[in-house]
Amino acid sequence: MSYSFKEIEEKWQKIWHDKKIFSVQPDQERKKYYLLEMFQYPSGKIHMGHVRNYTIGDVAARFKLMQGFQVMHPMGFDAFGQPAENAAIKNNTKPDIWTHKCIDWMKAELKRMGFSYDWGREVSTCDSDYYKWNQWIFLKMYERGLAYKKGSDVNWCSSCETTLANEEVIEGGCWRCKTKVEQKDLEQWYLKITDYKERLLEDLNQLGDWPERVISMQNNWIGKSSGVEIYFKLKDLATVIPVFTTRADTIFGATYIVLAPEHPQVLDLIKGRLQEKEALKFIEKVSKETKVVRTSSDVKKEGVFTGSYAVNPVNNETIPIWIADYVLMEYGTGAIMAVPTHDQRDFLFAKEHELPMRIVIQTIDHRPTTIEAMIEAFEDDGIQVNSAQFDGFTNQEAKIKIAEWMEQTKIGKIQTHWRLRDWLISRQRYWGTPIPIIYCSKCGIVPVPYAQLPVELPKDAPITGEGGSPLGKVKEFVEVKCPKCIGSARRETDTMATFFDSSWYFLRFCSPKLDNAPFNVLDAKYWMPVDQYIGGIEHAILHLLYSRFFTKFFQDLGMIDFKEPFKRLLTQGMVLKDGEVMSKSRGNIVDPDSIIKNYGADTLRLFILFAAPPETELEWDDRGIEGANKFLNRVWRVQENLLPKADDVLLRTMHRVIKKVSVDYAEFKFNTAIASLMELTNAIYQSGADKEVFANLVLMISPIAPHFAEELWQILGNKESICKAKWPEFDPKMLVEDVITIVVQVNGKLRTKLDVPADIAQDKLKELVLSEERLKPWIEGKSIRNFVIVPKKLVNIVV
RNA sequence: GGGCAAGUGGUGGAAUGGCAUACACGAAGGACUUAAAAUCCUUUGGCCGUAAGGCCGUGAGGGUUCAACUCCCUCCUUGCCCACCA
Repeated sequence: MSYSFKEIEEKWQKIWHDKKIFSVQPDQERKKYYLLEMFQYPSGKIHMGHVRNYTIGDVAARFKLMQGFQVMHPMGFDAFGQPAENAAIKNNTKPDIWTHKCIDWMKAELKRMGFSYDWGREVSTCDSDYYKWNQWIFLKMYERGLAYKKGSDVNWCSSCETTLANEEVIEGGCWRCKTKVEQKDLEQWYLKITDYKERLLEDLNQLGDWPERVISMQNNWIGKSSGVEIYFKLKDLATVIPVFTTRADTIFGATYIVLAPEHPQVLDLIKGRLQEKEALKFIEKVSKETKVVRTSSDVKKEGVFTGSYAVNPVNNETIPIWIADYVLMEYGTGAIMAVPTHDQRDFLFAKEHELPMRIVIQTIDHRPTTIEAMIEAFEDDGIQVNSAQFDGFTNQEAKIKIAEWMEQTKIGKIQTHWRLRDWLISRQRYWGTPIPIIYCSKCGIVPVPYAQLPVELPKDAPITGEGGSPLGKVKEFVEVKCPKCIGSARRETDTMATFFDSSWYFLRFCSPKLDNAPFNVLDAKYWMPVDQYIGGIEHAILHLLYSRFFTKFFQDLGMIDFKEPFKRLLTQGMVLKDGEVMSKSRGNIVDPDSIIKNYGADTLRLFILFAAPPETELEWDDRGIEGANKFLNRVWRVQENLLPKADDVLLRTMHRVIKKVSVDYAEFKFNTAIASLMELTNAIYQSGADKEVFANLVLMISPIAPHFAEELWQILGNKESICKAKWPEFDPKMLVEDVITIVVQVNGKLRTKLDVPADIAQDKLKELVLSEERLKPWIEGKSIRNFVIVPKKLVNIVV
């Protein structure tokens, strides 16, 4: 007989909802625990990835609740974004209506999973109560010069008809649709995240409980590199070309310099030279290439001579100036010193164009190398040669000495360069937060006054998918009076990137209904930072970097007093089917709803936690689902045969399991926690359980299979919800064994095991071991060289 | 090209210096049943052996150690991130 999951799950979901079991308010007397899973985009259906993410979080939240914490576990919807526009066109409806319908569907699905959310805190970013505060934050940033508008080359996705942030360009394509990203010259709004680069880098040190690879990915993205900016004088002009290098140790080997084709000084350098025509043609050609083509490393490096010469400041050598496509204007100074002997790109370029080379670093053993013998650049560490007073130093020493020397002699300047760029937030789309800016022909850029917020998104803009900001077509929206001069003016028609919305929602959850500020300072003081954040690795840079930036901004506004928003981060692995990511296009989706229907939410929750540890990829297995269901039924049957008193062996097992499960839950090792619960259940099947043992088993299962446990809890005669029952404690006395098993090894190989009293003296143990009959063949007639005793565990005889 | 992570039975996985393969799936056998399902019990890394037992075994090779899946070095494979970044 199996338990009737359908009835039980519906029953308890209703009771939890009616009694507002998971509703929570700050309580200064109790310790808080803020558990947050990344909120979701309301696509209409939850998939297994959501189920996994939210189940992991739910078990942790329920566990903490039973341990007496004041647990905040909220959920909301990241509801703005382009898919709603596309869906609206396809289904002939409006993004607003579509999105709200999707939210309702998804909420119903989440409720069927039995998640312990405080639905009283729900927020949707597409509601004006929420996006009003996006606009407020934007204006605060504008006031501080952190939001600014500039014209420049931007990433453009022709399929999505909008601009993209650097973080949204993945392998040269749009993160959403993979369309190759083009470059376009546009006036756009940016956030000055680069003002925070040092802090964003520095404070990564505080994130000890984040996965190391997320830290290193952010590190990489911020991309700090230290080096020297070196000033190369032109041979016959009074100007100077600055170049940036991280390899100051190779300066004596710099035999030419190379500028990016779009470098502002290039036109002056080629003017009137023989090479002018050819150079102009080359610049023209490169300008037409997309960034993707130009930066793919397998393309041959092309370039032309400018006809001009510079002087290497360390040895006064005259060296030619080239332009080449492999030098990029947006990094460093847009110009490099080329050291073909010690940089592979320069090496290839020099070979191609027959440019001079000089070796300035040799291998540690001073093995001579000739330029003729070189088939590739020597990029490893070594000893300086041909470097004047720096000869003989290791190149690492020389790097520092040369940099200092150049700074003293004003040849160069020690500098740091960063990869991180400002964040482009303008999107030429409808379904997003309107940027609260007005353009007046007299007054210029005028921010919308705070009192006029929110700038409401019109509900009925014409969405055709044909490009151009749809808001531009809504006359009533665009045409406004200038707040300064009351003259006629025009609204900004771009909306904000949706990553703006999700960069601070965790703060909004602290005071979701507040109408005079984005969040209440005292509420945030109580709840923040998030104790445990859970989400997918795909946000390792984008969302997590932006959220860290916003948090630091709020800190600067004096609204919060901590540096980092998420204390601990867990990135859950993906759910696979047949070794591939579940996706619509692959047609290998397993629908959570059908599993709930056939086996119940508790079974689904149990399976998804048991099949793999949270961080690793999880291979979907239909038979595993049945196994999980079987286990619940096995536990269910225990209640039918409870004994008046359990035996001592079982009690010991129970205490051991309580200890193990408590530790495992705290460390998110749900798969081994479940294994222990199975062991306890198997032990119960061997000897029979009494009410106390069974109650503890039910309590420990409850975070994973809450409806199931709640029902059994009630059958056991409890009146209160198991959700708020006290987590069982183990008795350390019950873990102490009188007799222990000692492993006996000879030369590190297991030979036998001995049961001995736990408090046996070492010499007594030795005596016992040596008299053991079964060891005779291994030790007889051999001299014992060593006798290692690991207390209470093992002895190893070395012969 | 650089960085990081991983590699364990037929399968998912456990063990982070001390009994390799916990727990589960699958498979085989048994009990119950007219039969099946469900349930319960037993066996289940490979090789040799009737057995007792032995030998081998955590991607490959080397090292440290009384003892290595675990630590160190070299290599292979897979996955992820970054990348003409100067």
